[in-house]
Amino acid sequence: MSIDFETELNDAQREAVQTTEGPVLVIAGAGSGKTRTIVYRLAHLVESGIDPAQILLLTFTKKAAQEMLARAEVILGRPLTGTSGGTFHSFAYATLRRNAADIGFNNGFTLMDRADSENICKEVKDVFKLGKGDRSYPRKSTLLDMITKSRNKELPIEIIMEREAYHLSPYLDDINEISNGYAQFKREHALMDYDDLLFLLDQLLEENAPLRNQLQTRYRYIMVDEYQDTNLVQARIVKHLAGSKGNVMAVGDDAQSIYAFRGANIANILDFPKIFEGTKIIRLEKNYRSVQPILDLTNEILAGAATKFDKHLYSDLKSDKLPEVVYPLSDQSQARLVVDQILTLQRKYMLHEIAVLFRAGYQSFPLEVALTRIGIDYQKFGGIRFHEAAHVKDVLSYLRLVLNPHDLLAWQRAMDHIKGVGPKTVAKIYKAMHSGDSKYLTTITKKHEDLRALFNELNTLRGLTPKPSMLLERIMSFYQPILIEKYPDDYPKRQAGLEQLSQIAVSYSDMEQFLGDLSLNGDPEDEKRKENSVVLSTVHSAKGLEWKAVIIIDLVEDRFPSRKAMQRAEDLEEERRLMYVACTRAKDCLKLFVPSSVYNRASGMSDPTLPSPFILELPNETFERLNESYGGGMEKRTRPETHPQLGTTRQQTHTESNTDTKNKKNTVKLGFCKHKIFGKGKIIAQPEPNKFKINFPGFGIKTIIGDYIEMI
DNA sequence: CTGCGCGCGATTTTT
DNA sequence: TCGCGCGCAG
Repeated sequence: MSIDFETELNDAQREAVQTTEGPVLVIAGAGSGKTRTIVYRLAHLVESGIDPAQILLLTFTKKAAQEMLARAEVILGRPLTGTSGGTFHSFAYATLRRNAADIGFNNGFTLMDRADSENICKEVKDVFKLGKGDRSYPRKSTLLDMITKSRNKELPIEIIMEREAYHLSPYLDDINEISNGYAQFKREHALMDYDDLLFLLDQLLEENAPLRNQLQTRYRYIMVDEYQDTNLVQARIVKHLAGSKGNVMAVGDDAQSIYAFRGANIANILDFPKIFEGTKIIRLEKNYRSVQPILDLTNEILAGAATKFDKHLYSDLKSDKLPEVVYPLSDQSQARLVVDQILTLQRKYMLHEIAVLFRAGYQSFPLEVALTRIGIDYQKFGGIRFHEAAHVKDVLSYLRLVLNPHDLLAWQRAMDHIKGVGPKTVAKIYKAMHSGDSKYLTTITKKHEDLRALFNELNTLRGLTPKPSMLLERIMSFYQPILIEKYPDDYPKRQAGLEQLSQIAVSYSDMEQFLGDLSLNGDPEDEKRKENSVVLSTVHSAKGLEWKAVIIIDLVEDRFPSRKAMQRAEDLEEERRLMYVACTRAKDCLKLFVPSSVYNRASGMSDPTLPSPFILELPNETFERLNESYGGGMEKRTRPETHPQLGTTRQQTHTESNTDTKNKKNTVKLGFCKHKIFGKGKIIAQPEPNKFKINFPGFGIKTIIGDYIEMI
């Protein structure tokens, strides 16, 4: 049975699928069948006789990789044995683990999560005696933010600070010092953070030519999804893996770049044809996801961008229903109205075909309460993660100690429940263990009975077969009394969580893999998409997914766009792309909620809001407006009124970020140019010495750095 | 040194 | 409202 590529794919998709040799860049608009293209390409490769083990698929989430592999297997009608698929981080983790000794980790290493990293920052700060008594000293999370941002963007901390945290400049020297101390601490304790995975893999591939060659031979076909969200080190890794004339396909959409805060570099996708000579560029422009009225609205969102990421998606899917903009009186009544909407939509769609999206995790709290009260099940993406829960970390700390006795953080956690033992004593014990000072250890274990019990338990664990499920079972009974003592209010719930952990452990035979997956994959509950529950998700976590009906809440100034993202013009641009990503998730039905007031934690009162600029910009004919009447119902405005405060508010709030209008004055230069990805275009402005605004037919107006264009 | 209580400040997004 | 960090008492 052969696959019918003729009828299943459009011309551009088919070209992407069948161009297997040499570098390929696929520019794929939202909903243009990007996943479909990757899936069919996988199938095509295997069908034409390629060994599935020679294929590497790098995606942004583990979920995306699994979904693509599974779909390819369905099309093929047989399993894809040996194909590597996953995130950059998980691929890096697996590769580094196999070659740990080559990068100076002779006894393996432990992967830390965010909380671990923050605690080390604090530890280093204390050891260096920095910021004692300074009330306004940066918090540990801020310290780590600066450090990790500097690494991801590969710029000195000073530059990062100049650009986005000018108020911290008095602490620059301190933060640099802490940054160095942090790096040293990790080395000394065989620890890695998320950034290390990428940088050490890059280093390993750079230095170890035999390994690099081996991997280049093994992965003859590489596909990278969401290429616009890769950062510099990820791009280098791809280059190393592909080699100079490798068969590598990058897929992405510049309009959906929403990870700049993590160092995502739009230049990667623009540079791709430069780095890989002879790159074939394929554009997917037809949208298969959303009905035309939704696309009309999302096109308007992009049209307002200063950089005009104007894709003008079109669709054959018709609908006579416009997207709705709903104005509830408050965020409380917003929650109630959203629940009403869900109940109505439920007549037409399954619950899991409906999603509520928001900018930040906490924004769904009122809705979660309302859903629970009425008995609608929901599944939340992008909140507190399962493995970050304190009791799970407690239990995992024992496992970590079995694996890596140098893991100071795990020691601190494991000894936390012992009365009379604090950080200082832990440090002493740790030091004694590693210098072989058994005398101190004997004294201290005599003093604390619980400590002796802990040491005995760990010794026993080390003697057992290192199978996650077996060790966990023992740990759970040891931990049981500690759990009850530590969390008297809700230990049954936590106990249930731990049992879930045991369940997951059963499918693992390898300890390091188990611990690594837990840190890299987030909530294992997320893996299974529950059948009968509404999806609540941050926009970031919703990326790449789609639903029949999408509701976006809290579309007000300071929430979406986030208040934190209003410092610089580029920040607002990223918020706009985020809004674009959110709206393009919807297939049939899109509802935008703009509460007139929101609860303010600081004052404990409701504050009036201003609608999000992204809502104010929308032309009236692209949506239908509904107000909450004071009786609590919904009121249709037959003649759409102009938005409140349109114009004045916008001018006040965004004058500085609106570089667009300012630059119109100096529109002087005209001419034509050529761009590797967008083709021929007309130059319409030069906002900065090395930046041009160019109108590309079919792509709209874009701002491009001079290096990427060729004058004609 | 540890454990507790008080007061202040903060609140994005993820691997 | 909550969590963090500091200061104080045992």
